[in-house]
Amino acid sequence: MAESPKLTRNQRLVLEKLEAASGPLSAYALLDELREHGFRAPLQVYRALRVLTNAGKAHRLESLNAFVACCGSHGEDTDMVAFAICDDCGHVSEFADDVVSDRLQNWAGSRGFEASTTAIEIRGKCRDCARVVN
Amino acid sequence: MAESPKLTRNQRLVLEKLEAASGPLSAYALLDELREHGFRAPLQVYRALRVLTNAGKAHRLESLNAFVACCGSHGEDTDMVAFAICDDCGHVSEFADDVVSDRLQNWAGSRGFEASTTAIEIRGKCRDCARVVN
DNA sequence: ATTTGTAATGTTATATTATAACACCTACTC
DNA sequence: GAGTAGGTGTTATAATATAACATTACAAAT
Repeated sequence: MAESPKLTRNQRLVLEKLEAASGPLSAYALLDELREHGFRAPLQVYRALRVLTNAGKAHRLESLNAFVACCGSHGEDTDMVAFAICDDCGHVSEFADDVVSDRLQNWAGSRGFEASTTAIEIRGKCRDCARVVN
Repeated sequence: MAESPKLTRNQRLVLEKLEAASGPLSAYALLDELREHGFRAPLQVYRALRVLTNAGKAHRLESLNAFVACCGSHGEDTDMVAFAICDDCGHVSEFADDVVSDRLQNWAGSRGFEASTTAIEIRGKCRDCARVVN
């Protein structure tokens, strides 16, 4: 079990919004949602997000410039997580894969590269949206 | 051999700058470099970049909001490419790995997810920078 | 050779995402 | 209590990206 140094008010509010959301939220979308709780500036959101992402409680989707709560359905120590992002409906699936993880670690290691974080993001259409003709 | 429908002037200029660069360039850095060639607005760069990235001649680094020329040292048809990005010196290594690629395709396929593009970006320190004490 | 379709261009304006800098506060340690 | 490490609130600004519109270039088809 990892320590969970309790969150400050701002961090907790941001995390709650992310958890309640059905998809990724941008920092500014979060800001708008949190105005009623006294948030007034982007930095309040960005600072909370920095803490949350460092703690692994939230993830940043680099290709979207948006954030999601961690789904938690993978090992606690897994810190290489992949995402499948539907370009139509915005739905995001989070998953971890040791083979992929090992393979990338390996490639990096063999070159003396010290990895700190890794982003893996698959863009496309989820099953439901792929069915639709458009 | 894939067709290579020749590039327009703007596209060629942008690609040349990317190829000449020692590291990733932002769209605005490209714009500044290309002002002497008549570029005046961000869109001129972004449009050229869209064509180049779609053609696989350049890549967008999502976690950096920047662009690099394709190194070309992987198979022509490989469209799942990974990057190791040094946070200290900015150096970027590009590589392709079929195991990783297959594994991700597989995960997606098993869920009916139709992948269109995938970003894999490892952030950290390259061998040279990892040696330094700081 | 003209028509037609597709994509690229140039331009202005604006939207979106992210950080710098500073003053103050809070909680904890020594 | 002094020191310190991180969090907060605020204003201002930087950096990244796209919308909308009029025009132009070019290749394929007739």
